[in-house]
Amino acid sequence: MFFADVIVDISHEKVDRPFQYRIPERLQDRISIGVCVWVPFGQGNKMTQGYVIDVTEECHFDPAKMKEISSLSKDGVTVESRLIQLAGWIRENYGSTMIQALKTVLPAKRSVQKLLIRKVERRASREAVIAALGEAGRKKQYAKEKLLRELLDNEVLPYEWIVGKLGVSAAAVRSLEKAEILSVVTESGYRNPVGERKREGTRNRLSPAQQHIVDSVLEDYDKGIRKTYLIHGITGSGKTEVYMSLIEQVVARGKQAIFLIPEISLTYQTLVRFYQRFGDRVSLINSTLSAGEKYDQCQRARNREIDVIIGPRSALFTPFPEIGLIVIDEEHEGSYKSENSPKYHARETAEEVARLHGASVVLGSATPSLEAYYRARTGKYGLFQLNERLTGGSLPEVHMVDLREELKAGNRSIFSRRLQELLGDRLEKGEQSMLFLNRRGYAGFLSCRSCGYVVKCPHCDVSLSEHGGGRMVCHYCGYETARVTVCPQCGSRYISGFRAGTQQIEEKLQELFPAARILRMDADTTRTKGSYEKILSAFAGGEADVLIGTQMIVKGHDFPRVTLVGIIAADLSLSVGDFRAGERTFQLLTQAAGRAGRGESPGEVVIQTYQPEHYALVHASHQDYESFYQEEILYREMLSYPPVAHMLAVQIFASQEEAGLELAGKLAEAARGFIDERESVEKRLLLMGPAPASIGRINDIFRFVFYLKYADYGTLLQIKNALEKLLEEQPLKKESVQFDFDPMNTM
DNA sequence: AGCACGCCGACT
DNA sequence: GTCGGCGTGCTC
Repeated sequence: MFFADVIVDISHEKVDRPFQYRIPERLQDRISIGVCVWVPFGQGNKMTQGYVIDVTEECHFDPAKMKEISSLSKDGVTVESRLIQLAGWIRENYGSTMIQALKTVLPAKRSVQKLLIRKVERRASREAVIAALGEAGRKKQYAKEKLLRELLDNEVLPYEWIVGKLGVSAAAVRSLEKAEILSVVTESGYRNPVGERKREGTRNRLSPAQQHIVDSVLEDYDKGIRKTYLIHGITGSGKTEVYMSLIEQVVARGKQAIFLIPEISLTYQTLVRFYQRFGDRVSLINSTLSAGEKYDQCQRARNREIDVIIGPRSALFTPFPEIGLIVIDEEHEGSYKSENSPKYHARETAEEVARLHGASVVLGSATPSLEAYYRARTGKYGLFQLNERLTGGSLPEVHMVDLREELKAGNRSIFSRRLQELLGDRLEKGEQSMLFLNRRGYAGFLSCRSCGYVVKCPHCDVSLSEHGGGRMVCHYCGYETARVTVCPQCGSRYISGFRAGTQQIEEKLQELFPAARILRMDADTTRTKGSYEKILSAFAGGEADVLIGTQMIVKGHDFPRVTLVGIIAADLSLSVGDFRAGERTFQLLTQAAGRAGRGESPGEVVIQTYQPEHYALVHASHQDYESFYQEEILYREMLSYPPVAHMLAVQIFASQEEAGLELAGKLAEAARGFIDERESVEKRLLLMGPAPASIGRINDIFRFVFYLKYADYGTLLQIKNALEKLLEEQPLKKESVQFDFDPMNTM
């Protein structure tokens, strides 16, 4: 016997939850997630349309009272059913509840009431109302009396006001409507927040390399081939023009397109180009839009009033009827992975959306993620290279500075002699500099100032993190050892954590160059709204000589007057206890280096580090992605890290430390049971942990984590499902569990 | 949302 | 007693 969870298609909060129905024998093989059905609903068993959101074998409602699905709706596959199917896929692949998955996928319904304005209009004459008022008074029908009195003065009243402030129930309104004294009318009308835009015929001529990409993808498309393509193109090679041509062609074939961008990184120029090309057929979704405006966008997409949507990862869920193309720009960006459950990745989810609609996917990046490049290299994705810079301009000159040598020479300051010298030179010439502190997450690793040795986990080959009580811990497997006080490699006492903040850099720099005008950009100085743009435009306008900042200063902004970029300590992102540390450092340094010398004069870059021989730094300094990839993928292969294998993080949250530890232990043990079953077949299914998370406690909630590594994703899914089932059997009290596939950050 | 149930005052 | 208004609660 099978049961279906159905959400009834009534837009009201009170019934916006699943109801369980029996699936009759004759429909058994035709009912699946997303299917639209007719069900008897309510006391009158009124036939109502609904969507199947889940199919199970267990009933969680009194079977005696349960009704049966009566038939399939002939509406077939609607926009909603595709989105519900997608939610089902997300639930299965990333591990969350169906409700959570639906909430992230389905457009917000709440704003329906706001946009559908209901009004009550007087239909009868004034005299008839007075007569009815007298009658209601005699019959002591106070509710009617109140409403009729209001209707005397106002011919139209808002429905919400009557039911709310006036305190007259819907039943009273309905009875007056039946008596033909008033009528309830619903007005719908949404505005267009984008405003009218004119389309301009301007079109840049494509270079042969760009044209080749467009032609190849379209040729596949017209042959009915649907796949994912990766465009590896250096900054300034004209990827956006390729995206726009492809989108235009797919739209010309009657389909819609989604253009994904990382959070807060859409440059104004790009937006203008899209408006010029697509006029009011393009729309933008971002976090500053109100719920009502977001709902508007969804309606316009559904009604084919727009063809193109630009937005962050959530724009994937735009309810377009027929998607033809999904473009993901800056594909390697971390913001494409959702931070909260379900922790879906936009790249993989885009591929599923594309599968459901029969669309193609185009990824683009100057520094592709290992995942995407690996798939391109193994033939799963189509790969295109764009190596010429259309705008001209030469690559900057990169100086690698060995901080161990600085110490030997007696320089204990944050700035190497080379950096000091170049900063002074720029100040003298009146050119601008940027100092970049690539601090990310919660470093806390230990390194030797004399020889550059970094203390690593013997099992996971990631850096150990310094903890209280004189311990060092691995955040993957939980390996723990006493904190070293003397460098195990060279015996130096200068082994310690690396702690330098942007504020400290600012102070030291001011000491060094009292006349320099310095701007600082970090979490502290950008707390107030709009300060982010303010600082950037002040710097672009030449109001300062030096800009000091973290990650946020290297993304998407063009400063033509900057001719020097200094990376204070490349080790900060290189040695965090995370297998993606090398990849992230390569990406950040390549981006940061790209900031120097955008204008006429060539730029210089100084990379300060204790490990100048590290491959990520060496290849970043030559802007050589291919060589970096070759070494990085070798490391991933050796230690079975993604993308070669898959990794499942099981995260446990608990208010009591012991309870959390116990639960983590229990789940890990259950997972180990699975491994033992399979061990004879394949020895590479590995369990790491459990260990305290890298931030062991947030808001008094203790966090634990363990990891599973295996080549086959399906097996990890099975283990996840088994753990979910285990949790269902023994419901948790105060603890909670989340799953994260191929995690982006150590938690 | 929309329907039944049940309480409460009014009327034969 | 019975009838109708109208607030309340439930819908697999």
